[in-house]
Amino acid sequence: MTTAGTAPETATRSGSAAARQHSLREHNLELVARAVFEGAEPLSRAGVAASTGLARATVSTLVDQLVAAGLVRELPAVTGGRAGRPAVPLVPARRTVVGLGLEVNVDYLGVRALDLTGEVVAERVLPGSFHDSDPAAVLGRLGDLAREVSDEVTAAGMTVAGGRLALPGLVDPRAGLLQVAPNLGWSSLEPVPLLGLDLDVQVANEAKLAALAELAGGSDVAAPDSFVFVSGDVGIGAAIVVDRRLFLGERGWNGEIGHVVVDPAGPRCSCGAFGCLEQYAGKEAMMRAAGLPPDAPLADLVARLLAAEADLTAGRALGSALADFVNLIDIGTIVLGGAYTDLLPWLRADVEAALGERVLAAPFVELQVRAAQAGPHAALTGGAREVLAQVLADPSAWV
Amino acid sequence: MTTAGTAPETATRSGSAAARQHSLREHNLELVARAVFEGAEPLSRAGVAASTGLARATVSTLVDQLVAAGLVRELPAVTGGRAGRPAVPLVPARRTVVGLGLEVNVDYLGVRALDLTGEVVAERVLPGSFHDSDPAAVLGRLGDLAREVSDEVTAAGMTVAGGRLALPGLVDPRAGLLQVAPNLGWSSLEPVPLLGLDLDVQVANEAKLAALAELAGGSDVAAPDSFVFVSGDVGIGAAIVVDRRLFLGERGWNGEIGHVVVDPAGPRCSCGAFGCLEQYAGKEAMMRAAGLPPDAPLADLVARLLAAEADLTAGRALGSALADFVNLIDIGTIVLGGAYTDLLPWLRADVEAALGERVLAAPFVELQVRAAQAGPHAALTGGAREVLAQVLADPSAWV
DNA sequence: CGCATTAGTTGTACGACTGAACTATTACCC
DNA sequence: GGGTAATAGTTCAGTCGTACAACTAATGCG
Repeated sequence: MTTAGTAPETATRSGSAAARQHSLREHNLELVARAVFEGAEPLSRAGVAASTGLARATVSTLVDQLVAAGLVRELPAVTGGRAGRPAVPLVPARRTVVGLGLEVNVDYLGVRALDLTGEVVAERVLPGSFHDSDPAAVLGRLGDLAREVSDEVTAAGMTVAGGRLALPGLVDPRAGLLQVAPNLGWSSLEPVPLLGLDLDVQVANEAKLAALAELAGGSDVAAPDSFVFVSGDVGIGAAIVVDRRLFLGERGWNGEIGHVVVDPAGPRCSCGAFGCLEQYAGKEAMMRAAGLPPDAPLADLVARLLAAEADLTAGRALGSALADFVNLIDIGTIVLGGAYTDLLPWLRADVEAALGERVLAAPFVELQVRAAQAGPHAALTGGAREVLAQVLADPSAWV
Repeated sequence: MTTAGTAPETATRSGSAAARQHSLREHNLELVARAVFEGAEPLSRAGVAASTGLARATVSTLVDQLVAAGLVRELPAVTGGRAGRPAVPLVPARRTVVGLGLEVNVDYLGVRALDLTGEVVAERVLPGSFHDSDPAAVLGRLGDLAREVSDEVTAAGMTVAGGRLALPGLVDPRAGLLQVAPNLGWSSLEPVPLLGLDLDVQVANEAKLAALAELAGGSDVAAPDSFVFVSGDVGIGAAIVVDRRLFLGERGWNGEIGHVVVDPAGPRCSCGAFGCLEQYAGKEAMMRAAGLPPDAPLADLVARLLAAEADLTAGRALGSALADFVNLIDIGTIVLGGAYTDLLPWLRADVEAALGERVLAAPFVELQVRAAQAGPHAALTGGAREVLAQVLADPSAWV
């Protein structure tokens, strides 16, 4: 899922490749790039040297390369209150390189282009209903949208570094294969060629990319470095982020929390098993429990809850499944996305109670449950960010 | 837990430290060491060069350093059927450097010394009953055992690289702290100073180290690179190994599968929650279900099962919990250790059935359930191996 | 206006890997 | 038995990237 686990890593980091002088340069180039991109305040060359531990002379050479490649921009020297030569602040370059996030989901198609500053440079979102749709037609339409976006940014002088296609299903990114996407009714196909794009596009799972979007953080709250992201919709998917990187398991098919046992005596699930979380905390189950049609819009449920015309009991089941999750992987921060973001006020108490009761390490750890910050169509942002992260991880390719 | 996640890594691998020429050397030294240690057949210098991608000249310098440091030994040149100068096979040095595994468990204390070939060089195991014991007294005794072992190997000319202390509980290896070990009745203490050893010893969780012992593989079956190791005893612990490395979560407190929900309407667990796996597949629960006293030896249960005087129903619960595990983390191989190793014949059918029914990716993946291979007191072996792995990861410290 | 201070650049030194040439040792074939 | 091809290992000059120190640039302060 996504290439975080499969991308060709810098030789110095892979642990299994010969390191030559060149790898050194690549490694340090990435180091400098990260310092510039991830620092809270713009750093000067001297600041980068101090924060990375590299010599000032080395940093200068590296920064010059990044500037020449158009990845980093120099701001006017700032003559702060201090004595000494004014520092030249370094910031991510605006509108030079963009990453493309693409997504097919049940109710919309979308393409989003982000530049290195994280700004949305161009976007197309096309609402629709793609339940049991024709892959070739839908992906063709998405390809058209992507071409529009790509042309637009190219015309403005930017370079498209690549794309990520987010899909709601089991995806094998290495082979570029979609195994199955139940809610689209798609299975066993290679989606990328159907886009008809002349661009490096990789497939990935939607929840995983949405989780990556969270790493940007909200306006008020900083993003945690490690968290479990749970995206509740018709299905319930999750992603595990540890130290700002996706943990994907063997194939990237982890986080299937929707099919964790809540009660073996519970109702039968579409997967064939009994008492899966999805039957308690999936969107359709929540709608039915509130006396609404299963495909009613989320706003209707929120309205009924606000008016106290319905109760949300899904929190207990969700809390139980999340407690299992925390017991099994030991990640203390849980970010609720998808429909859960808006429903959090009615879920929080039950979820936190279940976590407190069932998580063995609860007495020693502060468990946090928070709402997703990334906004609508998070997978688009996450996909674009992942492309850009790859640019950052190997700036030498752009130098 | 253990230092796999916390040890100071080579600068070239940490991803966040400046890489200098020296880091290059360290990285390649490790690369060469791994090639020698992990290769199926002894490699020559030229073979190492081919398998690592380094130049022959470079490999020669590096191998010479490893030989000088006593980590690698040259076998007599072998004049195989081929033309050309005969190759000098390189193998791990015997009896030069050892790692120490230490363990306190409910029913024994132990110390084991392994050399780089994986051979047990010295060992002391002291059966006993350490339920609700005095930490200072027990750890003092263990320290005495360790000193005996250490003196023995030192007298034979070997160097002790360090030790790992395995404990059955929540451990914070960074702080060297044991939070709580329910079955020992210990909590909130620093175990290492109580050993009274003049040696670098780090604490770790018992199940995690036992999992590492599996990496050595059995005589017949090769060890998988990624697996979930489940150790069933009074408590049930698990460890996650991905690409031959432990995945520890945020604090190393993952794998608490014993407290995953099997049935919310089930019996109350010692942890306070209801229907935890431990109440179905913990040793005491299995004994009771077979009409035996909860502290009866495992052999009694096996005898009754062999005689068909009892049924083992724990497999269904275990399978349900394991299905959750696989759905959440996507690791396809499950290794059953502890009491489960001997009980596997009576567990397998139920476990596999549950996995097949409940794991969403089951149609696309071959899920494997196998018995642990590491033999008794696996955590001792795993601890010693981890110390040696650290030697391997940074041979420059020994050069 | 000069000094202290900080940022950034230049140049030399050093360490590590590479590639090619060289030596060492064997098998094979005539 | 000797020549040739083949393979292993070593030597040495070349290249590249970083460090360190000295230098220049630009500012604040007294």
